[in-house]
Amino acid sequence: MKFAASTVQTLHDSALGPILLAASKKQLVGIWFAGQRHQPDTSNWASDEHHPLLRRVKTELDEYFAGQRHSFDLPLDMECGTAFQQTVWRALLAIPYGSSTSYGALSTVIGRPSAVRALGGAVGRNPFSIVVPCHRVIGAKGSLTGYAGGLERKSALLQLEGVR
Amino acid sequence: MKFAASTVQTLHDSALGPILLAASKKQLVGIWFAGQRHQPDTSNWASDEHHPLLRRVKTELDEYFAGQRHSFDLPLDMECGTAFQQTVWRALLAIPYGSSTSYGALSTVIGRPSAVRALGGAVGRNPFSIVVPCHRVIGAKGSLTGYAGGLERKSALLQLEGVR
DNA sequence: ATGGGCATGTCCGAAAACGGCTGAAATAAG
DNA sequence: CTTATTTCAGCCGTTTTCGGACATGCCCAT
Repeated sequence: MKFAASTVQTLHDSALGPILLAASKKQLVGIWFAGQRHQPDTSNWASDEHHPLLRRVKTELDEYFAGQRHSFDLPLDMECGTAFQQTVWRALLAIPYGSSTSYGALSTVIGRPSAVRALGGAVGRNPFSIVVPCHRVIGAKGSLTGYAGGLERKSALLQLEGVR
Repeated sequence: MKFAASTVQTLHDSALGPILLAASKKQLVGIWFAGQRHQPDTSNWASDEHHPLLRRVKTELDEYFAGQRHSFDLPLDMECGTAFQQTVWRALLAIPYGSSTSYGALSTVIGRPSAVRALGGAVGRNPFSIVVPCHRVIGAKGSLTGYAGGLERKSALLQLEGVR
């Protein structure tokens, strides 16, 4: 997972712990829970808590956690992903707030019904936690299966959204 | 060999055939003979024959081929290379016009006498043909050994510079 | 003279391993 | 005889690993 050189970052305190936000000039580059899997290499990133876009993300996340926001409208830079991954991530954006779907169903949606497992991998590498709702994808039999940020957080997010 | 996204290119006709010139905002990114080995992936490069720096390079190359220029003073972006490669390329810049050296001698200069063969690989991947004079490196016994742009060109360049 | 062995960083292709899965089949309970 | 659990083989994009191949030159043994 490669990112452009000039990327700025900042930390945000959420109800589910610290969250790392990163952006380039005009686009959001990623949102990661502290300590989650598949973290980016931040060694060359400068910090900038005043970046307009990042401040906006903070606000929207706060609203989301307060249950007052059901959708985001942020410029997402998905360049770090492969073509397949981008297809998957975009498909995730279509899953409505408060609902859930399965890996199998999603793989059918993107027209690769047999690439279920590969899709699982792509979902797991979604760089935009919460905003690209990978937490709304669960196992065919209703199990949580997995979450890069930990199953507790996945469970909490679904509960926040009122998913049974 | 990776290059920044926003790179512009242009072609230049030289005495040894077409040459591809590429630059970013303020720095030269590379100079390659058409059809040489280790060519860059230009699929995402825009063409801009009016780029100030590229025009300057054209002029200096013409002067060089006319035998009227013995040194270049261009801003070179070597970021595409590894640390080792950059060390080698910088060492190449110290070889005077009209002279030659051997791979073994050069490897001693950079303090890695035993990495002769690795150095050969690095020399071969020099992205700045002519300007970074990799053509001045020949075998210990005087043989031409190799050149990404073809031995004819290497021979021609040395002859132009008056190397016996 | 000639030939073989070795040191060294990087790239490239091939092959294998690895998953945020599933559905069917084999067992285990009740 | 149902209804849970467990097991297992395929699924396939990505990542990791591994083996060669190189723009050489020195040292030794033939």
